[in-house]
Amino acid sequence: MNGELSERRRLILKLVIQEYIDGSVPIASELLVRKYGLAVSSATIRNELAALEELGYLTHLHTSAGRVPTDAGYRFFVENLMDRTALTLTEQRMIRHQFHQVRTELDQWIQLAGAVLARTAQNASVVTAPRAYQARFKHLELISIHETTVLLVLVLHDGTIRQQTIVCDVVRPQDELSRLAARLNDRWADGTVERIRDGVYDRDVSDALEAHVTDVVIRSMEWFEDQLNSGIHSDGLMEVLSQPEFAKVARIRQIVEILQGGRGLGPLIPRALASDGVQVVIGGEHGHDDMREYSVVLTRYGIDGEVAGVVGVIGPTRMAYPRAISAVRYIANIMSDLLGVFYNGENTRY
Amino acid sequence: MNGELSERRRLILKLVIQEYIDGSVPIASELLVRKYGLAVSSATIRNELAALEELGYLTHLHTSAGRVPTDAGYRFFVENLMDRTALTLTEQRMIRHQFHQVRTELDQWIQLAGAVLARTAQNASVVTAPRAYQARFKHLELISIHETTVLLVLVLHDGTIRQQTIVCDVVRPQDELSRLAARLNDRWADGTVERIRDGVYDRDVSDALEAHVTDVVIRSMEWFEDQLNSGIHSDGLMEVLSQPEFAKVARIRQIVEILQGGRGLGPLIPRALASDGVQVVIGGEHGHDDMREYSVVLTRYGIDGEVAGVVGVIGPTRMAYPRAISAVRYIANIMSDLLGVFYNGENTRY
DNA sequence: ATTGGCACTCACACACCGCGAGTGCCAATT
DNA sequence: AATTGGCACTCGCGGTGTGTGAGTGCCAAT
Repeated sequence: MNGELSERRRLILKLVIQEYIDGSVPIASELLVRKYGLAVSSATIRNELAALEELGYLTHLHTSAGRVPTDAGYRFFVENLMDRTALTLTEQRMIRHQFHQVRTELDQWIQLAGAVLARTAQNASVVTAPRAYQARFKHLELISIHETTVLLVLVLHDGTIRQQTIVCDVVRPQDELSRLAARLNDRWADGTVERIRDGVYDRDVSDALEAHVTDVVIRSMEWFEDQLNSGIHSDGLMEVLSQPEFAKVARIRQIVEILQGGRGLGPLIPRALASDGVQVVIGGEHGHDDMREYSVVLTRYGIDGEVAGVVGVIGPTRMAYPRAISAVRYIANIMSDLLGVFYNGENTRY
Repeated sequence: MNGELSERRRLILKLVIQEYIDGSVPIASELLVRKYGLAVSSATIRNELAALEELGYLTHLHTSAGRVPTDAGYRFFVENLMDRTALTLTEQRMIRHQFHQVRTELDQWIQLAGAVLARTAQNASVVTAPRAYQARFKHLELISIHETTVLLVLVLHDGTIRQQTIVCDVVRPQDELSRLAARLNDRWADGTVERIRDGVYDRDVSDALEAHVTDVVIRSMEWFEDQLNSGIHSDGLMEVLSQPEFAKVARIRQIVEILQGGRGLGPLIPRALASDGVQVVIGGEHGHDDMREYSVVLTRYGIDGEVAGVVGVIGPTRMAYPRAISAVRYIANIMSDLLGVFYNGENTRY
């Protein structure tokens, strides 16, 4: 909670946590002395460990077991002790390369981001698609599929695409559909759902199809705005299951439930969208009870005031925080840059 | 393998398999007599069980354990013994209702089919999107996003949509883009990728953007045809994990790997696409070694000669085959009917 | 403040039973 | 020839016991 620990205690706490993170085995005083050649004896370390335990940063399961970090310990580590490492240049290059290859295909970014994050952080990843804060109409197309069946393709200005089929009462030739589409495109250009719904643009809704299309477009756009925090993609189930905490079935079922159902994860997304920088939620700090044994590293990406999404990593509280944080930050930057091209025509750094 | 079993043996085999399917506990001779009030003693049953074991339909793990079906046993059951039940009318109604609600949203069918199948069959489900055997061009749209950035939306005649961003060398006003799109739509109407690639339609590729768009469209369509048997969606991991076989972690990792990676599942898709009726693959019958302990119930859906996809259920070999088969068949019919509307304007039965 | 020494505590692995469910087989019965 | 009761035998499973070793906590000495 405070930074008032002696230098030695800080060092010991840091070492315990680092060791525990990579070995997942309770840490003994003896091991610290041997492995790091500390200039004091294990008895001294034991005293310090007892003090750190008293302060709430460590625990042990039973008297004769090594020390294990508490949530507060991880928190202190993340805030004050952690070495802020970056990904290696080789890793960065490989990641950039992969994104470069799919740079023109909007919907593959999300999938790639998830895959890369999971592999890099050795945990599960969570990604939401970039979404505008507000739906704005960009374009629609009406395509005659078969006699009275029409395919409506709606493009919103953040690149989201929705397709719907419409069945007309009478057969409409394609050129009539195209004329209608052109008229509506013109009329609704950059319109918000409110303006379209409130009939700001309406002059002649004489035509039945036009009324129907208007209706479908409004419903689609409303649905879009409702769904802001849903549509959580996750990946890397296999990676996270390779962590030793998932040696018992009960634990596996927990994480599967969290990842598939999005339960417990849901409330974190809006928080991440609303904040700057990388958010780290450790254990049950803010969340659900189901999340007590998991940590989440999340950050927003996107273009300020225009469009945003979230990328993150989820895993057991014993997580390689430095690496997860770097990975999340790096991927978020790449996604933001790619979006920049799409949105503002900015040149990308890659 | 043959139908030459005596009536009594058939009955006993059927009872053993049914009991084992719903209890997942090895079946004892005594239990059969008691539970079904058979007119013979358990010793007689034991003789019959020994005979069925000799024939390869049953095994037991060790001397003093009850009987368990072999793959051949399940096969015989599916072919000859199974009661062909349908879903209850209530279930059918509920399922139809759910599909009715998303009937206009092509891409939600797949998700819904997966969810419904998983819940109904209490196992994992596998669904591929409906795909044309051959990509045929339907429509494209060029939408100016920002200065030199253009969004290309490509619609194929099976309703597949692909979006790509294109960066032009010079700024193109929207109406120029629309004119180009109209020209290309006209030129390529219903064209196959071969015809487009081989330049059957080309007269003036003078324009750089036009050349670029042509290129992107061709690559998209080729990619589409390559990907015929990929894009396997799966759902119901939680359902399948609730089956008792997944009491050990190793087993869970297996099924996760199969579902996420699609390994072992891949080869079954083309087979299902090529055959009529519901395919049942039991254990390692045809597949991968990884699949030895799993069964797959698959069937094709779609419109003959036009468009097709696959829906199915995957779970441990101890699967409620009658129910899985009915569910798969029912969902496939619904999907086919929905596609019928889209494709041929047929009126749906629902 | 630090340290060596030492008693004390647990989790874990391993072996050992005893029980009970279930089979396999045989001789007797119909 | 088919069926059956009887019985020995097998084996998995849950419970108990125990030894071992890693690690702590504390104290008296430095």
